[in-house]
Amino acid sequence: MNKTTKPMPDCTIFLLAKAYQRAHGRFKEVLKPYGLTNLQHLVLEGLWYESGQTAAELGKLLVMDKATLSGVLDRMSDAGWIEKRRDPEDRRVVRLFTAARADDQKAELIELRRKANQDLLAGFSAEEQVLLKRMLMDLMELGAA
Amino acid sequence: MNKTTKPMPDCTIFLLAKAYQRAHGRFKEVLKPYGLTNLQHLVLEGLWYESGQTAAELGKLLVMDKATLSGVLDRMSDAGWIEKRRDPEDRRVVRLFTAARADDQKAELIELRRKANQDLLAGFSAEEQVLLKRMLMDLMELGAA
DNA sequence: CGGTAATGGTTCGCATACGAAGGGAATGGG
DNA sequence: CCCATTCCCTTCGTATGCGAACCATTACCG
Repeated sequence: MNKTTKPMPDCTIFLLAKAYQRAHGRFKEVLKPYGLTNLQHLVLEGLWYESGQTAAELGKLLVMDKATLSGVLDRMSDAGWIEKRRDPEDRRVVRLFTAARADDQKAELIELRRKANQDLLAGFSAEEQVLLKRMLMDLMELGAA
Repeated sequence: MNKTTKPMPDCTIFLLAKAYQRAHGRFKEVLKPYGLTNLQHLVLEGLWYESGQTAAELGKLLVMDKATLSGVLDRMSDAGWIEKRRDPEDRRVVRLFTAARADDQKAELIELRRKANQDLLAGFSAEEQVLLKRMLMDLMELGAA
């Protein structure tokens, strides 16, 4: 197991992409038996955090383009995870609610993410974990508002 | 500067995704005038690192699925960035070479990534930069080999 | 009040991503 | 020497991800 092909060592963008891909891929496997994708799971957590959000609000919370969210919400609605209801006050707005299928497994699903994060960070000291989170938050807010 | 909508604070997977998305998005803008995508730029750097690689070798170097690479390489070949040549020794193999269009801008393109990484990490101390890279490498190698 | 701007969603197009299946070519065992 | 296996790549299907164009609705402004 020599390192004959050192993978683009000094490119942080590359490292970020691959670290993300690995974490994402691992959680994806965890979620597969539940029939949820990572993003769909994130949507549920967002709605448990605050129910009845509009698609725009949820998109802001999850830092996600509304165009991307639109398709995700459709699939989740079709699969019975969430409900989309037009707001009678403002008929442009769609308000989002978790459905029974999701609420029934709420505790289990939330535990999944907690566990996945714990596993991900298991190799780091508490100080490193805090620092990593801070640095990632700094990176993700670069140039944001 | 209120934090009315704290975005899923304790999920490192989420932070990783968003940090990656932002870094990726910024570099994407930088590359747009050149008509290259991030992955395409990465392919060029991989081939400058070692010319004549097979698609499988390049995929390993870039930690990328060959299925994804296949389409990317097609588009880059069509656009004149690279050349695909069947290996006469083993006709299953496609060997990849940069084309003139890429080599003519090699120095400039490499400088782009150097600059993007520097900008990305500008807010961190040297120690933090080293630590961040180490942690990202640890994360990306979790469960690998 | 009417025209215009702004807002919320959807749709489309393109580019990743990756699992899975498939086709063509080389290799090894019998 | 042939077949099974293996290897490399492509194709297909699904799911992001986001810019841009669009519709519907609401807000604003004179």
